[in-house]
Amino acid sequence: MARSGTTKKVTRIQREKIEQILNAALDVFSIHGFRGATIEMIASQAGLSKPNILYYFDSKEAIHTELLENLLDAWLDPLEKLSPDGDPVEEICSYVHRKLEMARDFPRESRLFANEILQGAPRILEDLKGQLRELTDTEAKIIESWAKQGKIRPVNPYHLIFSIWATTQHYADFDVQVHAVLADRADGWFEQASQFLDTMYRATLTPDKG
Amino acid sequence: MARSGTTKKVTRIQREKIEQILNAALDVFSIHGFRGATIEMIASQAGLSKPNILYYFDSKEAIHTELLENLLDAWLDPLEKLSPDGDPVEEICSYVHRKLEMARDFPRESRLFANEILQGAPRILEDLKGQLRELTDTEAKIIESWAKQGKIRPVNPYHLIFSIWATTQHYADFDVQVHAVLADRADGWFEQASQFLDTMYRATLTPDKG
DNA sequence: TGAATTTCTGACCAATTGGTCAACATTATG
DNA sequence: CATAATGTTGACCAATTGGTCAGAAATTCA
Repeated sequence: MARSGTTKKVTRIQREKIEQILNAALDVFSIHGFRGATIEMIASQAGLSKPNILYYFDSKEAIHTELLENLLDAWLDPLEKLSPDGDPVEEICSYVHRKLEMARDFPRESRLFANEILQGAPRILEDLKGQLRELTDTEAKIIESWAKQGKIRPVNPYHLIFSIWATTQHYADFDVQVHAVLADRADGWFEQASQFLDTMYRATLTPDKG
Repeated sequence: MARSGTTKKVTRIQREKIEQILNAALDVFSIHGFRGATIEMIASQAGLSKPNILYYFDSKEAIHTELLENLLDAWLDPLEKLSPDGDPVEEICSYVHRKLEMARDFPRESRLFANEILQGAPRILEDLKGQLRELTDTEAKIIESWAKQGKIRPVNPYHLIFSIWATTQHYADFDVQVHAVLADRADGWFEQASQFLDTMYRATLTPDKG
């Protein structure tokens, strides 16, 4: 059959196998990147044969594309939830918390994204310059307005957002390093990180008295 | 000849070509990762033929190894310069600044490192668990002692360090994303980031009054 | 200058890899 | 239960890739 665009009945087997393949592909692509991954790796991870993979997807690229498309929406979702009406410091801290949870619960997705960006984002640069840029502009304006009202310390909103992305995704993308450094302390990393980031962003955002 | 360990006279041509090759290899590996890079890419980037590359290095792996070995020392250097006797907040802020300069001046090295970690650090895990872990422990103790003396706000020193690595390296590793989001504002990114991070870490570290 | 040494390359090899296909196996369905 | 539709695979192909090698070209040095 080969997964092309046309609307066709999707059988139970198709649903299951496609799910299996995407899951295995996420494992493989998130570690090895696009060029470093092979269809054979994905097949073996999924417990299927190589031709069987290519029965469900037209090509290696098609699998990768599918994963990236699913990814971007989920990835941007937490940012959209910044509410202009809430308490600014709480809004931002809970955004940090949501992002940290994502690093914990979806590390493969984080690494897939990191791999793509590291390679110059060849397949999603347009989305970054479109969707992501617009969304970030919107949220930056909210943050800026909070600053103007004196509700938070005046900081560059874009770099505040970058720092949140960086500090939270770090726990997924650099997981190996975090564990190597923390060694036996690594068990509680999530709570420690959560607490530290909370402290840091509260201190950063709470305006000086006077 | 083939670069093996034995001590041998190094000619002018050898010095130059090896330099050329490593430089080209840094370009290629930092973007495509180890498996994604090919000797042909490196050769073409260096303006040499493929067999010529293999005349100077035993294998693709040998080039990669050489780069990683050179990298780790340079990478850890700024951390070693935290002086227990200086003013704590200034010491940490100037560490942040040095790391941000490295992200600006050596983005390829940052990406090479990021690629390696993302892939599970197969070639440097031992160094991370040894050198890096020890060094981090040492610096963490210094930071902890500052906190105990009330010179900085008490925060988890490891996660403070992680946050510094994350926020600074982000500008090298996620460069494409930063530029996509900042668009025409991207020109001044270094000064903006420097200022933001300075504000953030001063706010985080300066102890509360009372 | 000319022999010794170093540098360089075209041609080649074997392994890997993305992808195809004919035929076989299984599952759905009239 | 027979037949059509769907699912699966071994065998295969062409392109890519890491690496070799004999010998040609350039460089060094006595």
